[in-house]
Amino acid sequence: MQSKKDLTALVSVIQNLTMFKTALSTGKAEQTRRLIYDSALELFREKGFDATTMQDVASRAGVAKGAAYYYFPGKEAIIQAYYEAIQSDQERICNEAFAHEKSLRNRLKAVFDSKFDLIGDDRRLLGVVFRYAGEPENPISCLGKGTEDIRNRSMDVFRQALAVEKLPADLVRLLPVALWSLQMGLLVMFLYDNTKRQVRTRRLADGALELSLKFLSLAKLPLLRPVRAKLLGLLTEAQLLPEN
Amino acid sequence: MQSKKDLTALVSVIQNLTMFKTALSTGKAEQTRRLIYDSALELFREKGFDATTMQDVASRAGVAKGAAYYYFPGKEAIIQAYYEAIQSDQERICNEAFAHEKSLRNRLKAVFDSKFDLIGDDRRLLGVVFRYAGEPENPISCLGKGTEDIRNRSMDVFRQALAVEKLPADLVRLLPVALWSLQMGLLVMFLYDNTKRQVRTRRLADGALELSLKFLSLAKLPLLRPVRAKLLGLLTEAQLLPEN
DNA sequence: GTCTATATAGCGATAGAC
DNA sequence: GTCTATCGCTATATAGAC
Repeated sequence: MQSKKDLTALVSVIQNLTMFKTALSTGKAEQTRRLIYDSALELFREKGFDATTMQDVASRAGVAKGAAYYYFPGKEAIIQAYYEAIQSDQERICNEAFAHEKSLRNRLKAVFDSKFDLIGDDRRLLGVVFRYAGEPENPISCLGKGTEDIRNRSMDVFRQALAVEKLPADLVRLLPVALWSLQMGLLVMFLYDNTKRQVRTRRLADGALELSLKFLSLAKLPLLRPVRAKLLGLLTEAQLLPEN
Repeated sequence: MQSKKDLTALVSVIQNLTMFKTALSTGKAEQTRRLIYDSALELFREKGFDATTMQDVASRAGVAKGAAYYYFPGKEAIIQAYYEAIQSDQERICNEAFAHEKSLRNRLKAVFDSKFDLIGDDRRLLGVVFRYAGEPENPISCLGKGTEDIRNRSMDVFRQALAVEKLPADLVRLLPVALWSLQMGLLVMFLYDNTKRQVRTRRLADGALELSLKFLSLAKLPLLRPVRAKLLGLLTEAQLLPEN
Protein backbone atom coordinates (compact mmCIF):
# COMPACT_ATOMS: atom_id res chain seq x y z
CA MET A 1 0.00 0.00 0.00
CA GLN A 2 2.82 2.34 0.93
CA SER A 3 4.69 1.52 -2.26
CA LYS A 4 1.62 2.29 -4.30
CA LYS A 5 1.43 5.69 -2.70
CA ASP A 6 5.12 6.25 -3.44
CA LEU A 7 4.58 5.31 -7.04
CA THR A 8 1.68 7.71 -7.30
CA ALA A 9 3.80 10.45 -5.84
CA LEU A 10 6.63 9.69 -8.26
CA VAL A 11 4.31 9.74 -11.23
CA SER A 12 2.97 13.04 -9.99
CA VAL A 13 6.47 14.51 -9.79
CA ILE A 14 7.31 13.35 -13.30
CA GLN A 15 4.07 14.80 -14.60
CA ASN A 16 4.87 18.10 -12.96
CA LEU A 17 8.34 18.12 -14.47
CA THR A 18 6.94 17.34 -17.91
CA MET A 19 4.35 20.07 -17.58
CA PHE A 20 7.03 22.47 -16.41
CA LYS A 21 9.23 21.64 -19.36
CA THR A 22 6.49 22.01 -21.95
CA ALA A 23 5.41 25.19 -20.24
CA LEU A 24 8.91 26.56 -20.79
CA SER A 25 9.58 25.26 -24.28
CA THR A 26 6.21 25.19 -26.02
CA GLY A 27 3.94 27.14 -23.74
CA LYS A 28 2.30 28.12 -26.98
CA ALA A 29 0.37 24.85 -27.11
CA GLU A 30 -1.24 25.19 -23.70
CA GLN A 31 -1.94 28.80 -24.53
CA THR A 32 -3.70 27.90 -27.78
CA ARG A 33 -5.66 25.17 -26.08
CA ARG A 34 -6.76 27.59 -23.41
CA LEU A 35 -7.67 30.17 -26.06
CA ILE A 36 -9.85 27.67 -27.89
CA TYR A 37 -11.42 26.47 -24.65
CA ASP A 38 -12.23 29.99 -23.47
CA SER A 39 -13.57 31.06 -26.85
CA ALA A 40 -15.79 28.01 -26.98
CA LEU A 41 -17.27 28.65 -23.53
CA GLU A 42 -17.89 32.28 -24.47
CA LEU A 43 -19.77 31.24 -27.58
CA PHE A 44 -21.67 28.46 -25.80
CA ARG A 45 -22.90 31.04 -23.31
CA GLU A 46 -23.78 33.55 -26.01
CA LYS A 47 -25.44 31.32 -28.60
CA GLY A 48 -25.94 28.03 -26.84
CA PHE A 49 -24.13 24.76 -27.43
CA ASP A 50 -25.90 23.45 -30.51
CA ALA A 51 -25.93 26.78 -32.33
CA THR A 52 -22.16 27.07 -31.96
CA THR A 53 -20.03 25.41 -34.63
CA MET A 54 -16.38 24.44 -34.39
CA GLN A 55 -15.80 27.02 -37.13
CA ASP A 56 -17.25 29.68 -34.85
CA VAL A 57 -14.96 28.55 -32.05
CA ALA A 58 -11.90 28.57 -34.29
CA SER A 59 -12.75 31.99 -35.70
CA ARG A 60 -13.27 33.50 -32.27
CA ALA A 61 -9.96 32.03 -31.13
CA GLY A 62 -8.24 33.23 -34.31
CA VAL A 63 -7.06 29.80 -35.41
CA ALA A 64 -7.96 27.39 -38.21
CA LYS A 65 -10.73 24.91 -37.68
CA GLY A 66 -8.24 22.05 -37.71
CA ALA A 67 -6.46 23.55 -34.72
CA ALA A 68 -9.64 23.38 -32.68
CA TYR A 69 -10.08 19.73 -33.68
CA TYR A 70 -6.46 19.09 -32.84
CA TYR A 71 -7.07 19.95 -29.20
CA PHE A 72 -10.64 18.75 -28.86
CA PRO A 73 -12.20 15.85 -30.80
CA GLY A 74 -15.41 17.88 -30.93
CA LYS A 75 -17.65 20.29 -29.08
CA GLU A 76 -18.62 17.63 -26.58
CA ALA A 77 -14.99 17.26 -25.51
CA ILE A 78 -14.89 20.95 -24.61
CA ILE A 79 -17.96 20.62 -22.42
CA GLN A 80 -16.37 17.50 -20.93
CA ALA A 81 -13.26 19.50 -20.06
CA TYR A 82 -15.45 22.17 -18.54
CA TYR A 83 -17.20 19.57 -16.40
CA GLU A 84 -13.87 18.22 -15.21
CA ALA A 85 -12.80 21.75 -14.30
CA ILE A 86 -15.96 22.12 -12.23
CA GLN A 87 -15.18 18.83 -10.52
CA SER A 88 -11.68 20.03 -9.63
CA ASP A 89 -13.07 23.27 -8.25
CA GLN A 90 -15.57 21.35 -6.16
CA GLU A 91 -12.80 19.20 -4.71
CA ARG A 92 -10.80 22.25 -3.74
CA ILE A 93 -13.78 24.02 -2.17
CA CYS A 94 -14.92 20.93 -0.27
CA ASN A 95 -11.46 20.16 1.04
CA GLU A 96 -11.31 23.64 2.52
CA ALA A 97 -14.76 23.25 4.03
CA PHE A 98 -14.00 19.81 5.44
CA ALA A 99 -10.94 21.18 7.25
CA HIS A 100 -13.01 23.18 9.68
CA GLU A 101 -16.44 21.61 9.38
CA LYS A 102 -17.03 18.49 11.44
CA SER A 103 -20.81 18.11 11.29
CA LEU A 104 -21.93 15.47 8.81
CA ARG A 105 -24.97 17.49 7.77
CA ASN A 106 -22.95 20.58 7.00
CA ARG A 107 -20.25 18.64 5.19
CA LEU A 108 -22.77 16.97 2.89
CA LYS A 109 -24.53 20.28 2.38
CA ALA A 110 -21.20 21.79 1.38
CA VAL A 111 -20.82 19.12 -1.31
CA PHE A 112 -24.25 19.74 -2.83
CA ASP A 113 -24.08 23.51 -2.53
CA SER A 114 -20.63 23.81 -4.06
CA LYS A 115 -21.75 21.90 -7.15
CA PHE A 116 -24.83 24.06 -7.55
CA ASP A 117 -22.83 27.25 -7.09
CA LEU A 118 -20.18 26.21 -9.58
CA ILE A 119 -22.70 25.33 -12.27
CA GLY A 120 -24.63 28.49 -11.59
CA ASP A 121 -25.78 30.13 -14.77
CA ASP A 122 -24.17 27.57 -17.04
CA ARG A 123 -27.07 25.19 -16.61
CA ARG A 124 -27.88 25.14 -20.31
CA LEU A 125 -24.37 24.03 -21.15
CA LEU A 126 -24.27 21.23 -18.62
CA GLY A 127 -27.23 19.46 -20.17
CA VAL A 128 -24.87 18.13 -22.81
CA VAL A 129 -23.04 16.12 -20.15
CA PHE A 130 -26.10 13.89 -19.94
CA ARG A 131 -26.48 13.56 -23.70
CA TYR A 132 -24.93 10.14 -24.08
CA ALA A 133 -26.04 8.72 -20.74
CA GLY A 134 -28.07 6.04 -22.53
CA GLU A 135 -25.22 4.87 -24.75
CA PRO A 136 -22.78 2.63 -22.85
CA GLU A 137 -20.09 2.48 -25.56
CA ASN A 138 -19.90 6.22 -25.95
CA PRO A 139 -16.62 7.44 -24.41
CA ILE A 140 -18.26 10.50 -22.90
CA SER A 141 -21.35 8.81 -21.55
CA CYS A 142 -21.60 10.14 -18.01
CA LEU A 143 -22.35 6.59 -16.84
CA GLY A 144 -19.86 4.74 -19.00
CA LYS A 145 -16.30 3.42 -18.74
CA GLY A 146 -14.80 6.53 -20.26
CA THR A 147 -15.91 8.73 -17.38
CA GLU A 148 -15.11 6.30 -14.58
CA ASP A 149 -12.28 8.45 -13.22
CA ILE A 150 -14.26 11.61 -12.81
CA ARG A 151 -17.16 9.61 -11.37
CA ASN A 152 -14.86 8.09 -8.78
CA ARG A 153 -13.47 11.50 -7.91
CA SER A 154 -17.02 12.72 -7.42
CA MET A 155 -17.83 9.80 -5.13
CA ASP A 156 -14.60 10.33 -3.23
CA VAL A 157 -15.77 13.77 -2.21
CA PHE A 158 -18.78 12.15 -0.58
CA ARG A 159 -16.54 9.51 0.97
CA GLN A 160 -14.46 12.23 2.58
CA ALA A 161 -17.56 14.05 3.77
CA LEU A 162 -18.67 10.82 5.46
CA ALA A 163 -15.24 10.16 7.00
CA VAL A 164 -16.13 12.29 10.01
CA GLU A 165 -18.65 9.69 11.15
CA LYS A 166 -18.02 6.16 12.36
CA LEU A 167 -20.16 4.01 10.08
CA PRO A 168 -20.69 0.27 9.55
CA ALA A 169 -18.70 -1.14 6.63
CA ASP A 170 -21.71 -1.88 4.45
CA LEU A 171 -22.95 1.68 4.69
CA VAL A 172 -19.48 2.96 3.80
CA ARG A 173 -19.80 1.00 0.59
CA LEU A 174 -23.36 2.03 -0.08
CA LEU A 175 -23.55 5.69 0.84
CA PRO A 176 -21.06 7.26 -1.60
CA VAL A 177 -22.84 5.60 -4.53
CA ALA A 178 -26.25 6.53 -3.18
CA LEU A 179 -25.25 10.14 -2.54
CA TRP A 180 -23.61 10.41 -5.96
CA SER A 181 -26.82 9.15 -7.56
CA LEU A 182 -28.81 11.63 -5.55
CA GLN A 183 -26.49 14.39 -6.70
CA MET A 184 -26.88 13.36 -10.34
CA GLY A 185 -30.65 13.40 -9.98
CA LEU A 186 -30.54 16.79 -8.31
CA LEU A 187 -28.32 18.10 -11.10
CA VAL A 188 -30.94 17.12 -13.67
CA MET A 189 -33.58 18.88 -11.60
CA PHE A 190 -31.25 21.87 -11.39
CA LEU A 191 -31.14 22.03 -15.19
CA TYR A 192 -34.94 22.08 -15.38
CA ASP A 193 -35.38 24.55 -12.56
CA ASN A 194 -36.24 28.07 -13.73
CA THR A 195 -36.74 29.55 -10.27
CA LYS A 196 -34.33 32.28 -9.24
CA ARG A 197 -30.89 30.86 -8.46
CA GLN A 198 -32.64 27.45 -8.74
CA VAL A 199 -33.82 27.89 -5.18
CA ARG A 200 -36.47 25.22 -5.68
CA THR A 201 -33.85 22.55 -6.35
CA ARG A 202 -31.62 23.84 -3.56
CA ARG A 203 -34.51 23.47 -1.14
CA LEU A 204 -35.19 19.98 -2.47
CA ALA A 205 -31.55 19.11 -1.89
CA ASP A 206 -31.75 20.36 1.69
CA GLY A 207 -34.90 18.34 2.29
CA ALA A 208 -33.44 15.26 0.68
CA LEU A 209 -30.37 15.61 2.86
CA GLU A 210 -32.55 15.91 5.95
CA LEU A 211 -34.48 12.79 5.00
CA SER A 212 -31.31 10.91 4.16
CA LEU A 213 -29.87 11.63 7.60
CA LYS A 214 -33.13 10.50 9.18
CA PHE A 215 -33.01 7.26 7.19
CA LEU A 216 -29.38 6.86 8.12
CA SER A 217 -30.15 6.98 11.83
CA LEU A 218 -33.01 4.56 11.25
CA ALA A 219 -30.80 2.26 9.21
CA LYS A 220 -28.40 1.98 12.13
CA LEU A 221 -31.09 0.31 14.25
CA PRO A 222 -30.37 -3.42 14.68
CA LEU A 223 -34.01 -4.05 13.80
CA LEU A 224 -33.39 -3.00 10.21
CA ARG A 225 -30.18 -4.95 9.80
CA PRO A 226 -31.77 -7.66 7.63
CA VAL A 227 -33.42 -5.15 5.28
CA ARG A 228 -30.07 -3.35 4.96
CA ALA A 229 -28.36 -6.64 4.16
CA LYS A 230 -30.97 -7.41 1.55
CA LEU A 231 -30.54 -4.04 -0.12
CA LEU A 232 -26.76 -4.39 -0.09
CA GLY A 233 -26.96 -7.86 -1.59
CA LEU A 234 -29.31 -6.69 -4.30
CA LEU A 235 -27.15 -3.74 -5.31
CA THR A 236 -23.96 -5.78 -5.16
CA GLU A 237 -25.43 -8.42 -7.45
CA ALA A 238 -26.48 -5.66 -9.80
CA GLN A 239 -22.85 -4.45 -9.80
CA LEU A 240 -23.88 -1.04 -8.64
CA LEU A 241 -21.45 -1.02 -5.74
CA PRO A 242 -17.64 -1.11 -5.68
CA GLU A 243 -16.14 -4.53 -4.93
CA ASN A 244 -14.03 -3.66 -1.88
CA MET B 1 -34.48 14.46 -75.99
CA GLN B 2 -38.10 14.43 -77.04
CA SER B 3 -38.31 10.72 -76.36
CA LYS B 4 -36.98 11.29 -72.85
CA LYS B 5 -39.76 13.78 -72.23
CA ASP B 6 -42.29 11.32 -73.55
CA LEU B 7 -40.89 8.68 -71.28
CA THR B 8 -41.10 11.03 -68.31
CA ALA B 9 -44.70 11.83 -69.14
CA LEU B 10 -45.53 8.16 -69.45
CA VAL B 11 -43.90 7.38 -66.14
CA SER B 12 -45.85 10.22 -64.63
CA VAL B 13 -49.14 8.85 -65.88
CA ILE B 14 -48.33 5.44 -64.51
CA GLN B 15 -47.35 6.99 -61.18
CA ASN B 16 -50.63 8.82 -60.97
CA LEU B 17 -52.53 5.64 -61.69
CA THR B 18 -50.52 3.83 -59.06
CA MET B 19 -51.04 6.58 -56.53
CA PHE B 20 -54.76 6.54 -57.22
CA LYS B 21 -54.94 2.82 -56.79
CA THR B 22 -52.94 2.71 -53.54
CA ALA B 23 -54.78 5.76 -52.27
CA LEU B 24 -57.96 3.76 -52.63
CA SER B 25 -56.61 0.64 -51.01
CA THR B 26 -54.46 1.77 -48.09
CA GLY B 27 -53.70 5.50 -48.23
CA LYS B 28 -50.46 6.28 -49.96
CA ALA B 29 -49.22 8.68 -47.30
CA GLU B 30 -49.59 6.29 -44.41
CA GLN B 31 -47.98 3.61 -46.52
CA THR B 32 -44.97 5.77 -47.34
CA ARG B 33 -44.61 6.81 -43.75
CA ARG B 34 -44.69 3.21 -42.69
CA LEU B 35 -42.18 2.27 -45.36
CA ILE B 36 -39.75 4.94 -44.18
CA TYR B 37 -40.30 3.97 -40.53
CA ASP B 38 -39.71 0.28 -41.19
CA SER B 39 -36.65 0.91 -43.36
CA ALA B 40 -35.18 3.16 -40.68
CA LEU B 41 -35.60 0.56 -37.93
CA GLU B 42 -34.05 -2.09 -40.17
CA LEU B 43 -31.01 0.09 -40.74
CA PHE B 44 -30.75 1.16 -37.12
CA ARG B 45 -30.62 -2.50 -36.15
CA GLU B 46 -28.08 -3.34 -38.85
CA LYS B 47 -25.69 -0.43 -38.56
CA GLY B 48 -26.69 1.35 -35.39
CA PHE B 49 -28.41 4.69 -34.99
CA ASP B 50 -25.52 7.08 -35.51
CA ALA B 51 -24.05 5.26 -38.47
CA THR B 52 -27.37 5.43 -40.32
CA THR B 53 -28.03 8.55 -42.36
CA MET B 54 -31.37 9.88 -43.53
CA GLN B 55 -30.08 9.27 -47.05
CA ASP B 56 -29.64 5.60 -46.14
CA VAL B 57 -33.16 5.47 -44.83
CA ALA B 58 -34.59 7.13 -47.92
CA SER B 59 -32.63 4.86 -50.27
CA ARG B 60 -33.74 1.73 -48.44
CA ALA B 61 -37.34 2.94 -48.61
CA GLY B 62 -36.97 3.84 -52.27
CA VAL B 63 -37.88 7.51 -51.81
CA ALA B 64 -36.02 10.79 -51.96
CA LYS B 65 -34.35 12.14 -48.86
CA GLY B 66 -36.86 14.98 -48.72
CA ALA B 67 -39.69 12.49 -48.40
CA ALA B 68 -38.12 11.05 -45.28
CA TYR B 69 -37.76 14.54 -43.84
CA TYR B 70 -41.34 15.28 -44.79
CA TYR B 71 -42.59 12.57 -42.47
CA PHE B 72 -39.94 12.78 -39.77
CA PRO B 73 -38.03 15.93 -38.75
CA GLY B 74 -34.97 13.75 -38.25
CA LYS B 75 -33.66 10.41 -37.09
CA GLU B 76 -34.55 11.17 -33.51
CA ALA B 77 -38.21 11.53 -34.46
CA ILE B 78 -38.21 7.99 -35.84
CA ILE B 79 -36.80 6.62 -32.60
CA GLN B 80 -39.39 8.70 -30.78
CA ALA B 81 -42.15 7.09 -32.83
CA TYR B 82 -40.67 3.69 -32.07
CA TYR B 83 -40.70 4.46 -28.36
CA GLU B 84 -44.34 5.49 -28.56
CA ALA B 85 -45.15 2.24 -30.34
CA ILE B 86 -43.49 0.32 -27.51
CA GLN B 87 -45.55 2.32 -25.01
CA SER B 88 -48.76 1.41 -26.86
CA ASP B 89 -47.78 -2.25 -26.90
CA GLN B 90 -47.06 -2.15 -23.19
CA GLU B 91 -50.47 -0.67 -22.48
CA ARG B 92 -52.17 -3.41 -24.47
CA ILE B 93 -50.20 -6.19 -22.81
CA CYS B 94 -50.70 -4.79 -19.31
CA ASN B 95 -54.42 -4.28 -19.80
CA GLU B 96 -54.74 -7.95 -20.70
CA ALA B 97 -52.66 -8.97 -17.69
CA PHE B 98 -54.60 -6.70 -15.34
CA ALA B 99 -57.89 -8.29 -16.41
CA HIS B 100 -57.08 -11.60 -14.74
CA GLU B 101 -54.29 -10.66 -12.34
CA LYS B 102 -55.36 -9.22 -9.01
CA SER B 103 -52.16 -9.44 -6.95
CA LEU B 104 -50.37 -6.12 -6.67
CA ARG B 105 -46.95 -7.75 -6.86
CA ASN B 106 -47.75 -9.61 -10.05
CA ARG B 107 -49.41 -6.59 -11.65
CA LEU B 108 -46.37 -4.40 -11.04
CA LYS B 109 -44.09 -7.18 -12.20
CA ALA B 110 -46.14 -7.38 -15.39
CA VAL B 111 -45.49 -3.69 -16.01
CA PHE B 112 -41.73 -3.98 -15.60
CA ASP B 113 -41.42 -7.26 -17.47
CA SER B 114 -43.48 -6.14 -20.43
CA LYS B 115 -41.25 -3.10 -20.94
CA PHE B 116 -38.11 -5.21 -20.78
CA ASP B 117 -39.54 -7.79 -23.16
CA LEU B 118 -40.63 -5.17 -25.67
CA ILE B 119 -37.28 -3.44 -25.73
CA GLY B 120 -35.49 -6.75 -25.91
CA ASP B 121 -32.65 -6.65 -28.37
CA ASP B 122 -33.25 -3.05 -29.39
CA ARG B 123 -31.40 -1.76 -26.36
CA ARG B 124 -28.82 0.07 -28.43
CA LEU B 125 -31.53 2.03 -30.23
CA LEU B 126 -33.35 3.05 -27.07
CA GLY B 127 -30.33 4.83 -25.68
CA VAL B 128 -31.15 7.71 -28.01
CA VAL B 129 -34.38 8.31 -26.08
CA PHE B 130 -32.27 9.57 -23.20
CA ARG B 131 -30.07 11.74 -25.38
CA TYR B 132 -31.73 15.06 -24.64
CA ALA B 133 -32.75 14.32 -21.06
CA GLY B 134 -30.55 17.16 -19.82
CA GLU B 135 -31.98 19.77 -22.20
CA PRO B 136 -35.37 21.05 -21.01
CA GLU B 137 -36.26 23.03 -24.15
CA ASN B 138 -35.61 20.12 -26.47
CA PRO B 139 -38.98 18.85 -27.75
CA ILE B 140 -37.90 15.24 -27.49
CA SER B 141 -36.25 15.43 -24.08
CA CYS B 142 -37.66 12.42 -22.24
CA LEU B 143 -38.20 14.66 -19.21
CA GLY B 144 -39.48 17.77 -20.99
CA LYS B 145 -42.80 19.29 -21.96
CA GLY B 146 -42.79 17.72 -25.40
CA THR B 147 -43.01 14.20 -24.01
CA GLU B 148 -45.50 14.91 -21.25
CA ASP B 149 -48.25 12.86 -22.90
CA ILE B 150 -46.28 9.68 -23.24
CA ARG B 151 -44.90 10.14 -19.74
CA ASN B 152 -48.42 10.42 -18.37
CA ARG B 153 -49.47 7.34 -20.28
CA SER B 154 -46.57 5.48 -18.76
CA MET B 155 -47.51 6.60 -15.25
CA ASP B 156 -51.14 5.67 -15.91
CA VAL B 157 -50.13 2.08 -16.42
CA PHE B 158 -48.70 2.09 -12.91
CA ARG B 159 -51.82 3.86 -11.65
CA GLN B 160 -53.95 1.05 -13.04
CA ALA B 161 -51.68 -1.58 -11.60
CA LEU B 162 -52.13 0.04 -8.19
CA ALA B 163 -55.90 0.35 -8.57
CA VAL B 164 -56.36 -3.15 -7.18
CA GLU B 165 -55.26 -1.98 -3.74
CA LYS B 166 -56.99 0.45 -1.39
CA LEU B 167 -54.35 3.08 -0.72
CA PRO B 168 -54.24 6.42 1.14
CA ALA B 169 -54.64 9.44 -1.11
CA ASP B 170 -51.10 10.73 -0.64
CA LEU B 171 -49.60 7.42 -1.72
CA VAL B 172 -51.87 7.36 -4.77
CA ARG B 173 -50.24 10.63 -5.76
CA LEU B 174 -46.73 9.56 -4.92
CA LEU B 175 -46.46 5.98 -6.11
CA PRO B 176 -47.03 6.35 -9.87
CA VAL B 177 -44.29 8.97 -10.07
CA ALA B 178 -41.97 6.94 -7.87
CA LEU B 179 -42.56 3.76 -9.85
CA TRP B 180 -42.14 5.58 -13.16
CA SER B 181 -38.81 6.96 -11.93
CA LEU B 182 -37.78 3.51 -10.84
CA GLN B 183 -38.69 2.17 -14.27
CA MET B 184 -36.64 4.87 -16.00
CA GLY B 185 -33.66 4.04 -13.83
CA LEU B 186 -34.08 0.35 -14.53
CA LEU B 187 -34.28 1.07 -18.26
CA VAL B 188 -30.91 2.81 -18.13
CA MET B 189 -29.48 -0.18 -16.27
CA PHE B 190 -31.07 -2.41 -18.90
CA LEU B 191 -29.18 -0.53 -21.62
CA TYR B 192 -25.89 -1.08 -19.81
CA ASP B 193 -26.56 -4.71 -18.96
CA ASN B 194 -24.69 -7.18 -21.15
CA THR B 195 -25.81 -10.31 -19.35
CA LYS B 196 -27.94 -12.75 -21.31
CA ARG B 197 -31.45 -11.37 -21.81
CA GLN B 198 -30.38 -8.68 -19.32
CA VAL B 199 -31.15 -11.12 -16.53
CA ARG B 200 -29.09 -9.04 -14.09
CA THR B 201 -31.36 -6.03 -14.50
CA ARG B 202 -34.47 -8.21 -14.43
CA ARG B 203 -33.37 -9.63 -11.10
CA LEU B 204 -32.65 -6.14 -9.82
CA ALA B 205 -36.16 -5.13 -10.87
CA ASP B 206 -37.63 -8.06 -8.99
CA GLY B 207 -35.62 -7.21 -5.90
CA ALA B 208 -36.51 -3.53 -6.13
CA LEU B 209 -40.17 -4.49 -6.42
CA GLU B 210 -39.88 -6.70 -3.35
CA LEU B 211 -38.26 -3.91 -1.36
CA SER B 212 -40.80 -1.38 -2.59
CA LEU B 213 -43.67 -3.54 -1.38
CA LYS B 214 -41.93 -3.93 1.97
CA PHE B 215 -41.52 -0.18 2.26
CA LEU B 216 -45.12 0.26 1.22
CA SER B 217 -46.37 -1.91 4.05
CA LEU B 218 -44.06 -0.04 6.43
CA ALA B 219 -45.24 3.31 5.09
CA LYS B 220 -48.80 2.42 5.97
CA LEU B 221 -47.93 2.26 9.67
CA PRO B 222 -49.37 5.27 11.55
CA LEU B 223 -45.94 5.68 13.15
CA LEU B 224 -44.43 6.78 9.85
CA ARG B 225 -47.24 9.14 8.93
CA PRO B 226 -45.20 12.30 9.71
CA VAL B 227 -42.20 11.15 7.64
CA ARG B 228 -44.56 10.34 4.79
CA ALA B 229 -46.12 13.79 5.07
CA LYS B 230 -42.70 15.39 5.04
CA LEU B 231 -41.65 13.50 1.93
CA LEU B 232 -44.90 14.39 0.19
CA GLY B 233 -44.51 18.04 1.08
CA LEU B 234 -40.95 18.10 -0.16
CA LEU B 235 -41.78 16.50 -3.50
CA THR B 236 -44.87 18.65 -3.98
CA GLU B 237 -42.88 21.80 -3.38
CA ALA B 238 -40.33 20.57 -5.89
CA GLN B 239 -43.18 20.15 -8.40
CA LEU B 240 -42.36 16.51 -8.86
CA LEU B 241 -45.91 15.37 -8.14
CA PRO B 242 -49.17 16.03 -10.01
CA GLU B 243 -51.38 18.73 -8.45
CA ASN B 244 -54.58 16.75 -7.87
C1' DG C 1 4.38 18.39 -31.85
C1' DT C 2 1.49 22.11 -33.62
C1' DC C 3 -1.25 23.85 -37.00
C1' DT C 4 -3.25 25.10 -41.98
C1' DA C 5 -5.62 23.95 -46.02
C1' DT C 6 -8.34 20.96 -48.38
C1' DA C 7 -11.65 17.14 -49.35
C1' DT C 8 -15.57 14.15 -48.43
C1' DA C 9 -19.96 13.31 -46.89
C1' DG C 10 -24.14 14.15 -44.20
C1' DC C 11 -27.77 17.32 -42.43
C1' DG C 12 -31.64 19.82 -43.10
C1' DA C 13 -33.93 23.55 -45.66
C1' DT C 14 -36.11 25.03 -49.94
C1' DA C 15 -38.32 25.67 -54.52
C1' DG C 16 -41.16 23.67 -57.12
C1' DA C 17 -43.36 19.30 -59.60
C1' DC C 18 -47.39 16.58 -59.37
C1' DG D 1 -50.85 17.33 -49.41
C1' DT D 2 -47.02 14.55 -51.04
C1' DC D 3 -42.69 14.19 -52.87
C1' DT D 4 -38.17 15.26 -55.85
C1' DA D 5 -34.08 17.65 -56.84
C1' DT D 6 -30.82 20.58 -55.26
C1' DC D 7 -28.10 23.74 -52.32
C1' DG D 8 -25.54 25.77 -48.53
C1' DC D 9 -23.68 24.70 -44.30
C1' DT D 10 -21.19 21.78 -41.02
C1' DA D 11 -18.42 17.91 -39.10
C1' DT D 12 -14.50 15.48 -39.36
C1' DA D 13 -10.55 13.10 -41.71
C1' DT D 14 -6.28 13.78 -43.95
C1' DA D 15 -2.01 15.59 -46.23
C1' DG D 16 1.39 18.10 -45.41
C1' DA D 17 3.66 22.85 -43.86
C1' DC D 18 6.43 24.67 -40.06
